[in-house]
Amino acid sequence: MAASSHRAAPEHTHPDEVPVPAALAALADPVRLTLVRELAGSADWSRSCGSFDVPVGKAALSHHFAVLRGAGLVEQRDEGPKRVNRLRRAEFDARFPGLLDLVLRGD
Amino acid sequence: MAASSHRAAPEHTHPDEVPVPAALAALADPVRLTLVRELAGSADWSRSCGSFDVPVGKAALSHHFAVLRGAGLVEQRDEGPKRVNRLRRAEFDARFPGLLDLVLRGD
DNA sequence: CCGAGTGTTCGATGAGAAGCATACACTCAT
DNA sequence: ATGAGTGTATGCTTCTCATCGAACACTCGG
Repeated sequence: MAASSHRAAPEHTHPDEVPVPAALAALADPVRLTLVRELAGSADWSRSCGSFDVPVGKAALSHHFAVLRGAGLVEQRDEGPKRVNRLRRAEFDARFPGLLDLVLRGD
Repeated sequence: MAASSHRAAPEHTHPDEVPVPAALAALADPVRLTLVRELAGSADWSRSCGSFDVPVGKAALSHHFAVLRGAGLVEQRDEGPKRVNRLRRAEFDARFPGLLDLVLRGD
């Protein structure tokens, strides 16, 4: 059998459908900014949601990932009991050229 | 005499001192986005604060300009009874390369 | 000196976002 | 089957931010 998950697949939004203010708002939060940066420094699908060092409870963390998905920044896939992540670098870059580079280059 | 204004000069923040989240947050608001875009299409110092077509009262408008100043996006100067504006294109671009182009290119 | 025009400040209001704690759902190893 | 690990959903509190109305300050032309 193919790997069967009875869990609801997370809803994803393609960067092309993301309005400018939504993308900016998603990246304007310090916690989400940390997530994106940490994700950029890791291999695709190598990080589960709980593996990030951010000072919020897991409920808030789950919410932040939902926002990142909605902004077309992150793709998620269920892998066993964990939900692993990937930064949608190329796609997001095509829609918002330079934006990701800018926030990753940091301060 | 040199033009003397007894009015308090507006406080400006140079783009270099603006943190990434602040810049993004400033541009994430639709009203401010309109202001910046409209300002980009006008000559420097040609637009007074009240000359923008945004659906908010003047109190809110004044607040938005304060935010834009604080984000290093806009420079203001008093000219008679009016306060005229300039988009700090070059300076902001040096600090956040591509960001202004991105929000101006629109959707 | 007065009044029109322009912009800021203050106080209050309402909406939205972020946070937590709890309860729930799913997967996997034992 | 049971329990540990992981993430989501719900309900609630709190805080921030955008907005408005009204009052105030300044400039300039009559």
